[in-house]
Amino acid sequence: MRDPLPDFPGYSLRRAANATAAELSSRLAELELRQVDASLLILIGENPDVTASALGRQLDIQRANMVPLLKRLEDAGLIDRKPLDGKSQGLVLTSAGEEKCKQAQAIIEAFETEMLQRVPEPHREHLLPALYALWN
Amino acid sequence: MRDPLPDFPGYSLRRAANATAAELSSRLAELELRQVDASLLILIGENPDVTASALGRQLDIQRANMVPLLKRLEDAGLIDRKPLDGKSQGLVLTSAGEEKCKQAQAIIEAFETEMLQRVPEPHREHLLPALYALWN
DNA sequence: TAACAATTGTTGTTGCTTATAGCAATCCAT
DNA sequence: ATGGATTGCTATAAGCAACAACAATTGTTA
Repeated sequence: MRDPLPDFPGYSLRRAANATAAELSSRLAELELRQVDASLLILIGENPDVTASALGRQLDIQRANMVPLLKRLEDAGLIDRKPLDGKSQGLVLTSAGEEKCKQAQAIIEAFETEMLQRVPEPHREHLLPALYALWN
Repeated sequence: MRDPLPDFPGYSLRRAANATAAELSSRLAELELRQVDASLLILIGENPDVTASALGRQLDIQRANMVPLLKRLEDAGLIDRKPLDGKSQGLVLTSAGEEKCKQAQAIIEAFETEMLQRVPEPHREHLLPALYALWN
């Protein structure tokens, strides 16, 4: 079939993102985590006592949508909340959460390495800076 | 906030795809088209009498999910169906569909050009081949 | 040619994700 | 001290894709 779409960088960007996201998701599923979950665990691990709204701003997730996400993680015993003041609550990893986070990071790093291997050598080092420029 | 995520190519890939998709979507909205719609119009334009299942295979969209997509385009008077044999039907652009398709292509090409401009010169030419390798 | 397998278009359902609006409580700055 | 902003939350709606199932038709091969 004649298909001019792959010649559009934007189209290839979407397809590449879909393909890699599907692969990573299936690997994270073994930890019963989704990509968002892993992102949240990593950010909370790096920033103890971060608030839900700050996380949302960082990940471009609206406040309202953070609620069910964090509830899942809390119900799974991966994070804890402790009140910082009357209205804000700090988020921290539980010990189970730290363990999961480590495992997730291992999976993600292995995945990223494999992914980069798929990119032909001369283009490889240009991928990250090129992508970064597109959303910053 | 400490945020190691942007250093992961996979994460930057997802963020870049989201950011660019949002931008392109808002531009296509002026034609009352979504990205899928535009993709379908372009493919049908290039391949008259293509079937719904062939389109789905090309775009990695399941047969079942093609139904509402094509129905929208048909209801909008952009495509026509004609039976090829007892069960298959060929899809073609109506004249209105061809007009829309041209407009969409203009918007997309302008968008792609602007998008590439955002990528610093030394990385630019590597973007498409790098992305292509990730989903093929 | 008769039986079996694969394909096509479709329906209906489900779950996931995001958008949106609104609300009460609290914090902060003038 | 008051008004505006922020935080966490509820509830709702919409869009999108996955999945299973089905009837009709086509093709393959024994």
